[in-house]
Formats: sequence, structure tokens, C-alpha cells
Amino acid sequence: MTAPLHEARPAGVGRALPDTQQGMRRRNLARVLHAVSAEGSLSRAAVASRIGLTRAAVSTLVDELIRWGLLEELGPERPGRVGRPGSALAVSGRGPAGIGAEIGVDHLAVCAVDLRGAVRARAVHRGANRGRAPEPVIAELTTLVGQVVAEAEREELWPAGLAVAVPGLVARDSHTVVRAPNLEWRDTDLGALLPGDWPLTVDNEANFGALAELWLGAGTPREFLHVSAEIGIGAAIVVDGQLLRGTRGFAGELGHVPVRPDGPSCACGGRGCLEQYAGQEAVLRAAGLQPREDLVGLLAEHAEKGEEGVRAALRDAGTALGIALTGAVNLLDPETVVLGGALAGLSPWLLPSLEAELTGRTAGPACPVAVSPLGPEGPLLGAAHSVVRAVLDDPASVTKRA
Amino acid sequence: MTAPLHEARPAGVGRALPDTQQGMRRRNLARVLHAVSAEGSLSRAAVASRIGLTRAAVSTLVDELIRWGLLEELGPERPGRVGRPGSALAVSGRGPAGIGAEIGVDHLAVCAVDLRGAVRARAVHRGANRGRAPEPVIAELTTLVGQVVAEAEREELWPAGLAVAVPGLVARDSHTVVRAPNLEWRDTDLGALLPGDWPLTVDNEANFGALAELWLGAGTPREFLHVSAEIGIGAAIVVDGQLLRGTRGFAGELGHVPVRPDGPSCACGGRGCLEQYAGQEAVLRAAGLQPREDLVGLLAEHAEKGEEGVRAALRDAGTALGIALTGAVNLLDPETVVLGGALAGLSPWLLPSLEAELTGRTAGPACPVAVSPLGPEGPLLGAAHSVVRAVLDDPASVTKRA
DNA sequence: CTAATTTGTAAACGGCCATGACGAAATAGT
DNA sequence: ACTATTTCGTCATGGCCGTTTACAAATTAG
Repeated sequence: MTAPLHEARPAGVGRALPDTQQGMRRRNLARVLHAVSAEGSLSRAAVASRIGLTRAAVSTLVDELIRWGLLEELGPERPGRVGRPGSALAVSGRGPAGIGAEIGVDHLAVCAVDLRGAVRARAVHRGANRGRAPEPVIAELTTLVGQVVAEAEREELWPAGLAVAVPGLVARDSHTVVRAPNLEWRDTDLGALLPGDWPLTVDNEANFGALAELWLGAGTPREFLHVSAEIGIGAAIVVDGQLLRGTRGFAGELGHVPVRPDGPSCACGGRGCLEQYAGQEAVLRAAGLQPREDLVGLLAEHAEKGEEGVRAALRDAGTALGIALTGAVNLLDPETVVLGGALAGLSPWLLPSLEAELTGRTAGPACPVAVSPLGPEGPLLGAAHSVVRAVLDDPASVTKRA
Repeated sequence: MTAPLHEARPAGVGRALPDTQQGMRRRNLARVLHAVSAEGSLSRAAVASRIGLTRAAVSTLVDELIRWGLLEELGPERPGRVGRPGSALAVSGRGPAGIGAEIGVDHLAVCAVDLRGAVRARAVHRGANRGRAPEPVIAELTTLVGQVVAEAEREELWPAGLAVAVPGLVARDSHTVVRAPNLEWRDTDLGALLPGDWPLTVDNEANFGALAELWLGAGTPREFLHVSAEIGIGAAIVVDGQLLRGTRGFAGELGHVPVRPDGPSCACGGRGCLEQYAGQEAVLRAAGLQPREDLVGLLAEHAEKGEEGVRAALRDAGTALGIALTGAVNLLDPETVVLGGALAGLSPWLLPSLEAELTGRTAGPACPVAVSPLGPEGPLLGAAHSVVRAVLDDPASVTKRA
């Protein structure tokens, strides 16, 4: 059977560039870089056979990537087979770096990641940001960025872009934070506040967390649901290796999926939304605890001590999550569900009831549920890596800037 | 801000082909054909400016497409502006044709669609197929296909492929019907039964229906949810102009989204699934009617007469649908929801309660709900058009076959 | 030590789009 | 009516890019 090729507007490098010889070259540069990056170390001949070009063509492409400082020659490979050994190539550890930043409710963090994916510099600033005006927060963040950039530059890296993860809604393809309830920011344009001549990306921390899971997670599928609870409960949906954002960018609002249609009414206008059962406020209330800054730690502490009320509250939250996820899994048929963010820390008490609900409501084999190994680092790493991926996906872009 | 190019494995023509000059040519041929097809009639210069190539390049591409019989020269355009008028090009009405077939519970249908999208031949065979063995049904279908192909050939069309819509689950990228409850077929390989040297595609009728909506619907968005009820209740999810199939191909199982978690238990193992409230059986039972062949007609008749029991049953089904769709809309943020298949015919009685539920449970503007204008024709047209799209997406493929 | 194998590179080749120029066919202005 | 202008389609030229072919280098097998 012939593979169906239905598609009208292909995404990514494949077609965003005009289909001319220059575009072709540019895409092939990306393919070479991707191949080496994926394998860690590869000879020219290996790259050629992997991406379907000839050795001669790959040679010229590699030359160019080396000239741009994106690829390095490691020297002859250890010969295991007959024939002349290849010369190992690796992605450079001294080229461009992705700068990731995170604006948290109680901290700011910045890190630099090189093309190999290694974190090469980082800086953290603790301190509650809830209710503070954007300007001083961004000023602090700017100095942190400056520190990290300086440290990266000492290691012969240069910043290729800045990506900022924020705990709130970000307008699609913009730098504007539409609403960040936990910071109490509204319609804040970070582009105007952040200095820098680099490309800037601003996105929701949940999205970056999911992307981190996609890029860094162990044995990561290309199709999964990444659930996190920071502000409300959000699910980032990854389909075919890409984030599903929705028409208005509101996709993934798992928190307002109806769990019990006649349940308590919700701020969204609905009734019995998941957030009424598994949201932070709801769980705290059910557990009979007073809120403080580190809610996850609070809950985990008490649950650890074996307090039945707290455990029951978390169990019930898990059940509600399981019901909502059953719906999501039936709709999307993902390979796995990953619990990230605050949910990762509470998973010991959430998972049993969650999985019971999920398997009980599924005919065939239930969708496996995993806990994110990245934990709270996800968003920051995802942000930094998003910049790195941009370079990997279009290496020519690094020469297009002064 | 630079557009993020994140993507690792791009889909479609864009990268499936090796990135060589031949591939480039092939993609550009597709772009020219797409442009003309989208606009109906276009001059070479207009195509050039639209797809970003030069007039000279487009000229040679057009020449090739004309030589292959995919494009036609209509003659000089009516000049409205200064300058020499262009020579209008149109997609040929005498080239390849897509043959679509539908295996329904009470009918077989076949049609031929030309590259312009016009239905040029069709044949229908009424008769209940429930419980019949696959072989005689396929034999009947084969003769219908023969008739349609003969008729198409009289109009100087030649079949470029056959796509079959079946009311059941089809294994991904295969010709095997895993399960078709209403036909009572299991693990039936249509590839072995259907003759022909053409490319064959077999898929679920709901999927083809959604694709028809995507390709033929009025003002069709690239991101929507197509809900249909044939066997069970299914939703085809279209994201960025492509069908979201899920890891195992089971995506879109709206029928088993939990609506009332403590409701009646369902064959799927869950409780309170949508199907328990809006499935055909459930609605019939609630309406107090005896099943017969044409269930939609039956329900519509009685509802039309104003029978309160029937209307109430449909109202309740609409409510349940609304609850399930609220969850789906929150997750996916589609541009619209389209009711197709049996639901389209019953929409007058379903819509009010469905929309009430959907708007009541949404904070911002609710996702609009539309009724498919294609109605029962959807799957058949979608199947035929899928073949046409395959040609449009890779015109060079028509010369690659003897 | 020779034959076989594999790697990387160089030169010639061919395909494809861009560039620039030209004739053709329409409109706009005088 | 006639010329200038604009736009269209095509042709010849040139540059870019991957392929093909050939060859030297480096390793293993015998």
C-alpha cells in the first residue's frame, strides 16, 4: 500500500523555507546536525547512509558546519571492522548555547545549555514573587541572565537565544503574559522589559515542561499527555513530537474537564470540573490544612506521616484525575501519560487510585502512567533546550545574525 | 521573535522524500498543482508569485504537469488589468480519478471523483449486509467498482487508486478490518479480496467523513472535532489539517468518555460512558421504540411528530454529548465541533441541549457547533477525495506506475 | 605482504532554479 | 491612432548543489 501523503500545509523546516536550492542546502545541514546530535558521535560515511545523501555531499555539509562552530572533528574512530576507520564527528561543546529562564512564584532561575544538551551554567534566586510588579522581577531576572551568559562565555559559548518559562497564559507567538494568577500579572509584555538582541521566546512553564519530557525523558514516546498542576491543572498534549496548542492556544485545559456533571460549580462557569476535586485549593480543603508557600511539600509531609485525612484527600484527587484522564486517553490514544510538576512529588499517594480508575474504565490494555524524572527542573530545561532545538533545526540561522 | 522550528520528524512530502534535487522538483510540482487546484484557475505568473518561485521555473513545472495530463491550458484570461493577460491553467478534468467505495450496513456505494473534485460517476447497491460473509459482499462491491470505473473511463478518466470506507475498526496502515460489529466481520483482509493493481486504502468511515469535512466543508477550519455516530460514537480529531489517529489508531473514542462516573456500566469496562446516554441503543430504549433498519429515520419521524418521550430521549442524549464535548473542547481547543453522520440528521433535537451544556460550562466564548452539510455522503466522498489528494500531494506518483 | 574493504576527497556531470532579456498582448495617456 | 507602460510567457545563461566516478589512505583478513 502506498503511504498516504495527505497534507496541505506541512510544518517545520520541511516547507517553511522556499523550496529552492538554498532551502534544500539549509535543510540538509539540519539533517546532518540532527543525525550527529542524535547519535552523539558519527563519521561522515555513517551520516551519509543515515540521511540518504552521498558521502561527498555530506563532506561539504560537514565542512560548513565545522566552519560555523557547530560540529567538531574528534579524530579517527577506533576501528572495529575492516576498512579505513572514519573520523568521528560530534556536536560542538563550544558553539551556541540556549539560555533558559524560569519565573516561578518563589524563585527565579536561569541556565545555559550547549548544543550537546549539557547544562553549562546556572543561577538561581530564591524569593517570593507573588504580587510583585513585573519590572523589578524582570530586572532581577536580567541580572541572573547576565551572570549565566558571562559564565557561559567564559566557557567559549555564545547565547543563541533566550526562552522564558512563566507560570501563566502566554499569547500565541508573542512575548505577552496574558494572565499569571500566582504572580498577579496581567498583559505583561516581557519583550519590552527584557534586554537583549537575541531571539526571545516566552511560553507557559507547563508547555516547556512537556517539551523537556519529549526531548530529555527516558525512552520518550512521540505521543503523550503531560499532566502538571501549577496554576490549575493543565495537560500538555504532544502529538507526533509536537505540542498541540489549539486554535486559540488554550488546549490542554484538563482542569475544566467535567468529572461529575452535577458537582460543585466552578469559576469557569461549569460544574464538577476536575479542579474542584484535584486542584490545590480543593485538596487542601479536603485535607483540612492551611495553605502556605510550598504546598506540595506541605501535603507530602503530612501524607508521609500517615495522616489519613490527607491521604484520603489525595486518593480522591487521584480518582478524579483518573476519571478525567480516562476521557483524555479515550480521545487521544497517547502512548503514555506523564505526571509532572507538583503531581510528580505527590505521585505516591495519587497514583494508586488514579491508575485504578484508568484501568478499570478501559477495555484493552490501559494507558501506562509514568512520573516525570525531571521533576521541577522540567520547565527550565525545556526552555533552554527549545533554543538549542531551534539551532539544530536550522543551523544556518546562526550565520544569519550579526 | 523567530518562529520556532521545533520538529524532529516532519511529516508528508516535505521530508518523506530525500532532500535532493529530484525531491525538490517533485515537491515543487505538488506546490504548483496545489495552487491551481486551490484557486480553480490561475495563470503561470499567479502561481509563481503564490508559491515563491520564478515564472520561468513555474513554466517548466507546468509543462510537465500538462504533459502528464494533470493540468490543462484554458486559454487567455479575460484581461481586467494592464499588461498581457495570462493563460489560465486549470486542473484537468480528464486525468486521474479517485475511486471511493463505502461498505454500509444496508448499502454499498462507489463513486469516481476527478482531480477538480467533481463526482463523475457513481453506483449504489441497496441491500442489508449485516451478518453476510465478506466474500460475496466484496464481490458485489467489485462489480460496482467495475461499473464506476467503466463509466469514468468513458469520460477519459483513469483510476488512480481505490479507497474503501468501512463501518469498523481498521488496523493502521493496512487493509484489514479488525472489527466491524454491525457487519459482524472480524479480521477481514480486504486487500486479498479486492482485485486491482491500484493503490488501495481502507479506513474507518468516520475518518473519511471527517476528511471530507476538512476538504469539502464550507469555510472549513484546519482544526476541528468531527463527531459521528455510526457504530458507537466516534470523534475524528483534525489538528492542523491532519487526522489525529493516536498511537494505536484508537484516538477519537468519544463514546467511552465518562459522563457520569457512577453511571451504568458499559461493555468497555467503565461506567457512565457517553454511549450509555447517547448511543443508539440507549436512545432507543429511552425513547421506548423498537429498533429497525433505519434508526435515524425512525427517531426523526417520531421526534417530528412531537412525541415527547422521543424528544426527551434526544434532549438527554444532547446533554450527555454536551458534557463529553465540554471535556474534549477543553482539551483540544478546536475551532469548531461538527456533527456528522447520524447526528447530523438528528441535530434539530440534539443541538439545543448540547449547546446549552457546552456554553454553560465554558468561561469564554463557547466553541461553535456546526452540522455537517455533507450528511451521509461524507465517508464516500472522503474516500474518493483521499485518492485525489494523494495525487495532488505527489503528482509525480502518477508517472511512477506502469 | 597482498587482497579486500571502507573512508574521505576531488573532479566532472547533470539537474534545477534564478537572473536577465526579449517578444507578445493588453491598458493608459496623448 | 499611436506610443509608453505594464504584465505575461519563454529562452539563454549562470550558479548552486547533490551525484557519479575515481583515487589515495587506512584498516582487517588471509
